[in-house]
Amino acid sequence: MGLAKTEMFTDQQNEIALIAKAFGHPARVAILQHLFKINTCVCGDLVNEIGLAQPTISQHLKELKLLGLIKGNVEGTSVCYCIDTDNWAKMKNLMSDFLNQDLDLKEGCC
Amino acid sequence: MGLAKTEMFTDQQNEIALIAKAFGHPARVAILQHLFKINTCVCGDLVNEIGLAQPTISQHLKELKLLGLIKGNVEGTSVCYCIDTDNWAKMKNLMSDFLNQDLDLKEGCC
DNA sequence: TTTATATATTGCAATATTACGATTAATATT
DNA sequence: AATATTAATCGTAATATTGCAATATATAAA
Repeated sequence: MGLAKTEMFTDQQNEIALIAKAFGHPARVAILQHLFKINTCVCGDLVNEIGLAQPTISQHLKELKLLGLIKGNVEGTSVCYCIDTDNWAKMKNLMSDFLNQDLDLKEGCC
Repeated sequence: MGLAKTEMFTDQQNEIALIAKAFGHPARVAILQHLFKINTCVCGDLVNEIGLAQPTISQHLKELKLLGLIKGNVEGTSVCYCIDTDNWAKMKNLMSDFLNQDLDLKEGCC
């Protein structure tokens, strides 16, 4: 049915899945990497930087913004985007707990 | 069109997206957490543990196996799954590089 | 006020994902 | 061999995602 049965999972599991889904498209990975790389607000270049149409980029930005991973400041006719470092740090805690589960494993079995 | 234009992104970006997509569903998050928790091979319980039908779990397991995150050993009529710790560690390196980009940031701008 | 520029929204087509019933395959048990 | 058990596969319906053309919105500049 294409619909995740979120009610049968914990909040933590659903939240991890939501974040991961945001990272689940190379365009959004590329957008985030570019925002980190230039280390200042990006006003506009993203459409040139990534090779997708303007509405497509706008949609990806919207998703990332909705999750709180990026911020957008209106600056004249353009909008300047940058990483929301506070929320990024919080997100990292959540993901790190999940990714570092292997550290608790004493012995493998197979 | 529902199709990611992978050719316009780097291998690294595409690989991060692929892994993230695997974590982008709470059932797969739950499956992995369970495998870590019990710390041995799971033979069968997964369908009872998670509340989804057997073919659905089987499909999720297939995806995780395809990515190399889990291994499955045939054991009689049942199949025993566990985390592939080597590949998990490799995957963590990839994801850590991505997640820890904020450590390189000197100053925020907004 | 008109025009230019930049971004967001809408609508839609193509493709992907999720879920599960029905079935199949493979091995164990009797 | 016949039957039971377990997991994989197939087929299909429902929903989600991706991408973009067309359009709308909002501000700046002339």
